[in-house]
Amino acid sequence: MNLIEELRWRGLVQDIMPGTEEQLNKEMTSGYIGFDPTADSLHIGSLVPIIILVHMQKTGHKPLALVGGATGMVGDPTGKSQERNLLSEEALQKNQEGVRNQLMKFLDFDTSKPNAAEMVNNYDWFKDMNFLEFIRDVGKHISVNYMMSKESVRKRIEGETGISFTEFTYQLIQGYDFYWLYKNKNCKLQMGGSDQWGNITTGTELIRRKTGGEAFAFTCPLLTKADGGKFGKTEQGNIWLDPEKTTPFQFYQFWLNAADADAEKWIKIFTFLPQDEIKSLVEEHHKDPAKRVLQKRLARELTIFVHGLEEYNRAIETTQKLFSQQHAPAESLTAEDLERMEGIVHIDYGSEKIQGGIDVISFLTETNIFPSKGEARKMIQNGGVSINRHKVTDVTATVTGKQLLHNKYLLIQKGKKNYYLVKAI
RNA sequence: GGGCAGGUUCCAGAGCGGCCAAAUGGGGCGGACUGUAAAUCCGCUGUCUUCGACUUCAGUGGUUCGAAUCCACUCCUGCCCA
Repeated sequence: MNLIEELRWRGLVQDIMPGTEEQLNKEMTSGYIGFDPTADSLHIGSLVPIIILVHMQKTGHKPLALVGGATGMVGDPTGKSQERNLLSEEALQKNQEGVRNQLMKFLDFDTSKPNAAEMVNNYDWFKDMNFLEFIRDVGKHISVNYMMSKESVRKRIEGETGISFTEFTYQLIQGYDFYWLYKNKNCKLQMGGSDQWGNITTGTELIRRKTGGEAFAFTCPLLTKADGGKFGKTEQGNIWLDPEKTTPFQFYQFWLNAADADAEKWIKIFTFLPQDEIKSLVEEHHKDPAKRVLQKRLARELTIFVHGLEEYNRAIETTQKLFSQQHAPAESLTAEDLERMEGIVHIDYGSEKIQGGIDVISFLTETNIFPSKGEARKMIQNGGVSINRHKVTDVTATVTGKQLLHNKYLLIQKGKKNYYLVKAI
């Protein structure tokens, strides 16, 4: 199967420029996707572009991952109703490093291969460009009329907030990236989310006008969730690829909690499983959705892809302890179990206070499990707090040393899924 | 520079000078039901020592017994004109 067929089947192609497929069939083609250094880690939203690059490489093409050091300084107006705050240079620097290191993990950079992946940073070719040079060499080729007709710009002009010149210029910067890569890396293809279509076509347009050459592009659909929520966001915020920010357990849980309708789509998008295997998994899932065959497999593939087998196994282990044996008494967990479980927030707390007895409300706020006493109180009244798997029913209850598991721990639950391990020290 | 419209609690968006911690919707959180789902239903959503008290409605002053609501100035945003 060629790249486009493969991606089409997986639901990863939204718009495609005519001739793209022919180009890919004709020869080994270099293609790039840009990653914004808006944070020091990528989150699962970036997983789709990463996966597309991996597919590219698998089908014999050469993937380029572009870190947007320069574009990050400007801010893409696409999909933003408000002007963005500019990041400081130090923050950007740090973010670029973080993003770069993560991307390194997913692609094969072995230079002995003809289609070795490459990492580029547009800051490299923008840092020495001066303003006059830019408006003469780039700005001259693109009319303001053209730029204003882009959806991202038009919306802002028609909207309430307006758009700064800086963000207005964004598409030229991104367009120039494509041109630069076309010239210097023989890169003829740009990919991205469908919201990037406007920025991408500015690039192909620039290439056509400046060189007369032809460049190609396709985009993938933006992910949505069946319930209309934003993809990749949960109660805890973004799901990051950095295990420091989102533990492998939480990462695993995110996929495991996918809605049925989503799981079916996502298993195609996010895994590299072959077509027939996915088909049979889907069938199996339909027979007994409660088993969550798809979710489990999806979570498995991705946790391994991002964090490795070992972390996956630990996530599974914790999942079982926490959920499958939901009703097993907390006392049945060994000290080692408690210490090692990944998804739990660990908190140290003064042992004397517990030994002496402390009221639950103070205890819950002092350990920062709740931000305020009012909230802790309300949550208890709503039946949302458990200690050692026993629901706390009395707001005036006292926490004492007797409750300590193994003389040392308290397992606190906030809601169903948030666990905290308080360690008496 | 001139004219106009605005700045309200996470967001959107109501708010007669007292009954405003502030309508409503969204989001979020919790509970019930479940499959650690979806849908649905219920509760919570400024802080506290929760009877009640305290700090909020861009900022600073002022009017008033009393101000998110009135006045003055300042800052910020959008629109129109130059």
